[in-house]
Amino acid sequence: MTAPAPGSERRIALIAVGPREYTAVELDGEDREVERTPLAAEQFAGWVSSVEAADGPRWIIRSAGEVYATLLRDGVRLGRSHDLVLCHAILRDTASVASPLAPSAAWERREPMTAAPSLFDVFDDDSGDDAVDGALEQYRAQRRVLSASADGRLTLLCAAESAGGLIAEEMRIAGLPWDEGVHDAILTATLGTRPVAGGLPSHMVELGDRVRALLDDQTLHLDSQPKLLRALHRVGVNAESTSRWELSEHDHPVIEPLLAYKKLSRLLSANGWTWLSEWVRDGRFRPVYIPGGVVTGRWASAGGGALQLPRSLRPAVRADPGWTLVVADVAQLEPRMLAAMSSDEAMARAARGSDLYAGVVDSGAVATREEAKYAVLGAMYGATTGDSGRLVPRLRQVYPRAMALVDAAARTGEDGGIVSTWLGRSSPRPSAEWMRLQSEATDADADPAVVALARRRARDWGRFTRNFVVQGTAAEWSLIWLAEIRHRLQQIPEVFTVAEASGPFARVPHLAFFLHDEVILHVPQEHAEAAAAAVRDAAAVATTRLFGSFPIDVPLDLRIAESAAK
DNA sequence: ATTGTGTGCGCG
DNA sequence: AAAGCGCGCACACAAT
Repeated sequence: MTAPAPGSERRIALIAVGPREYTAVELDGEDREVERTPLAAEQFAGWVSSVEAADGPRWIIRSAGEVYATLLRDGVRLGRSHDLVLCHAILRDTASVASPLAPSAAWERREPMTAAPSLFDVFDDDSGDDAVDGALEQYRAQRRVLSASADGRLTLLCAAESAGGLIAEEMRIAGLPWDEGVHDAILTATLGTRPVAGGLPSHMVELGDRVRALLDDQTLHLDSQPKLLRALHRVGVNAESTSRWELSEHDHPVIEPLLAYKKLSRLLSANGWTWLSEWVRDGRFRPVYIPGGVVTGRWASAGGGALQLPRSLRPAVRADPGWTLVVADVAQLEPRMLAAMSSDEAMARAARGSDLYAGVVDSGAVATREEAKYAVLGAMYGATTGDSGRLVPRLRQVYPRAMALVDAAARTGEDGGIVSTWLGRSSPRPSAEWMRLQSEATDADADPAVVALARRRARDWGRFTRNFVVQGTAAEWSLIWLAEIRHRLQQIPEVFTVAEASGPFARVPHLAFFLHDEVILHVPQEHAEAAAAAVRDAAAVATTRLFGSFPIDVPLDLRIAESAAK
């Protein structure tokens, strides 16, 4: 990000050619090879570090997971990169340019490594000069696609995505500061006394006994959905499922303790003591982030359920002594993106200030904030029935441009077409199965059931493409926000207090957590205000990068606190 | 014994 | 049992 003018920045490919053995290739302005430097394991980190300090080049890498984790363990941080795997995923088959990148299996993302890599896992295809030549060839192909797209949006997207690749590795190394004592106290207060060997915590035992007594079955296994359902039917609760939503509709004394039991059961199995011992080490939760892991460009995660941490555990996120957290999130990011993408000035006016839903009420479209929320979500998700679906047409009156954008995206999807985000990430093609069903349904003598099914599937896909453009653009805003935060944090000097942690982030403010539209920074107390300013400035820059001078507010809810609890 | 599928629920 | 998008994970149970 904040790249020098194209051509003026130094670019060096850093390619693995063996176990911890690399080749660096310097390129000139026309992507021609200038110099090839073999780097053995013992000189690798030192060489990269000195070049980084001297020039801050853009490092062309296969993927951050491949080279950056190693460097970080040696204390070396990179400024800028071009991540070939992440950019390949964006540029292959993209509908945003006339001649997209040819897909290549060699540049697909590899499964996240769950076990330690063996020699053969990492270097199974190419090694030595073949690997280097292959990488250079892929890079040049990607550059050709980028230079053919005149407006620079894809270039911005690739730069941001690559920065995301670096950030994901950094956050994993740094970790989220996690107070095991606080977590344990929450578990004990909620679930009851921790069982000594096997068994359930005390509150769950009590609730379970109550439920079994009320269902008149002392041996009922509450975790078995079919058995529980049969037991409920026996006492006259004729539910079709055991979901919370449906159970709460029924009136029976068993419902209250059963729902309470389910709530506790969820906490125990998802984030109980087992999770704590498995995922928190030395006061840090270290999830595996997968940038671009969702089709829309959102990040995914693997292991630890990083993106599903229950709000109730947020008090366990606590800064080290002498440090603090900067916690920031955006309210209603997606509808704000929609207003800007569609240049809908009426919707942008409603988005002025911190509560877009209040603005929608003020516009007269709906009567209450609750209705505004359902209407806006329904518009972006494609609701057609229920409270939400009923309210959507009112938005169409007040915000015709915004609605036209999502409606068009839905229509394109229903027709089997491809839609793109603001910066040009394309939606996937519908499956061959989907296409076959659609063409089958157009036959003159098509079975009415097939026609109905095809219609339903078409609408399903239309809702996906409708949401894709908005969710994907929101992901782009967040990615630029992240990259700009990181860039600004790098300007803040390190501290020389004794740190709790070790590693490359022990003395510097750093990103510690990211969740779609929310960040948590872990910073030395003396730099809290500077870090908060970095977060705010970065948000403003992200908005301008995407939408220029179009007047759209993207306000942050930001606080500096010892704990991430609300 | 492992692998796949359905259910339910946490997050945005 | 959600209506209305995108995920990951645990558990039970069926299939292999």
